[in-house]
Amino acid sequence: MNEMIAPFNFDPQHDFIMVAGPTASGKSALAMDIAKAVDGVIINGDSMQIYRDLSIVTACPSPLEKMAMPHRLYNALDGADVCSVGKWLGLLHQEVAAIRAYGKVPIICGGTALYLNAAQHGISAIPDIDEALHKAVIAEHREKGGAAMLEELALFDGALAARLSPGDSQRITRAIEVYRQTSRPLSEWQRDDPQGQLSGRAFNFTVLPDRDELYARINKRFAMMWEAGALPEVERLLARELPTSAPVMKAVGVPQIAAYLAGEMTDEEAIADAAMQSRRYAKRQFTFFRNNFITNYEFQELYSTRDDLEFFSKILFSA
RNA sequence: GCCCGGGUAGCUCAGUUGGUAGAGCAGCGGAUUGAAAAUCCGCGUGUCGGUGGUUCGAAUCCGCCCCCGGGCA
Repeated sequence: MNEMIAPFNFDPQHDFIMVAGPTASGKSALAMDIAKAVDGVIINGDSMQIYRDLSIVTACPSPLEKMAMPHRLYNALDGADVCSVGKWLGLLHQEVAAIRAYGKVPIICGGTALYLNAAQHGISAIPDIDEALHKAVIAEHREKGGAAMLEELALFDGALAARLSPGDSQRITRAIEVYRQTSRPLSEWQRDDPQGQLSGRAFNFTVLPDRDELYARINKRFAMMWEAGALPEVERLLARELPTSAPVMKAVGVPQIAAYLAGEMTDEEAIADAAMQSRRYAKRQFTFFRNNFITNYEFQELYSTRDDLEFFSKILFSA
């Protein structure tokens, strides 16, 4: 039961396609099929697949797939880097410009809803926060605690403070550092018109399969990753001794394999825990894509490759 | 066949002297504006194995039956 939301007349010169869905739903295969059908180039819209250090654990497209079809922004940043929506959006614009210059269609594929929504709707034009300030605020939070920091936030941004919980360390520190650097409350910044959205219209595919089937696939997948060399991959990453604050260190599978290597978990426990974290991640993705993402065409089952170029033309050029 | 032990939430288990049940894990719902695979907020989801009885009232006491362990034959 796939639903078509509204007729659309896709303009390959100006519009773009996004493919969204929870981890393991088959969206990479879907993106490849679409790319074939519309002469597209796939761009990564996933906050973890962007790092060079991980491919197996993050389920990046295989070298073979990359060879068959152009893929951009996969394994593009060093693990020591801290990606962010803003940074990704900047990279995205470069890629899209290049792809369009070649007369091809950009297809953004990923599970990071925040990124995809920024591509479509833009984001507040807040200046980059100074690294030292950022670290100082985090240290301050650690020392004073969430409740005290939230009280401080309330002094200059009551609207935002009212919405946040004392436990929400990330949003509280973000709000405080933005105010300290710009002298303007974050909630005010967020009331500005968002900037940086891609030009043209987005046609969004989502893959939201049956939960049990998705979970079954997730449960199998990490064991397969283990077989495929997840262990040495993560070992190499750990050997770099990056700060624990590096986002890449939080990819599902990294903490589990680290615990296994440290002798704190058996391989079975590590695999089970990684699968569980993946399921929880998938659940959050369901919530996001269901409630806060515009969908033009939804697949309600695990996607598997279909050899039918016509199919996508019908969907994209239905008007 | 007999003797023990056990059947309570998806799983592991609590449950006082009878007052229709609660923890952990799992799971579910939600939020999400630059770390988002992050960070939070909320929610017990139950024929207490079945049946008959005692009782104002049974997960709890009694009878019978069923199932799962273990032991004896």
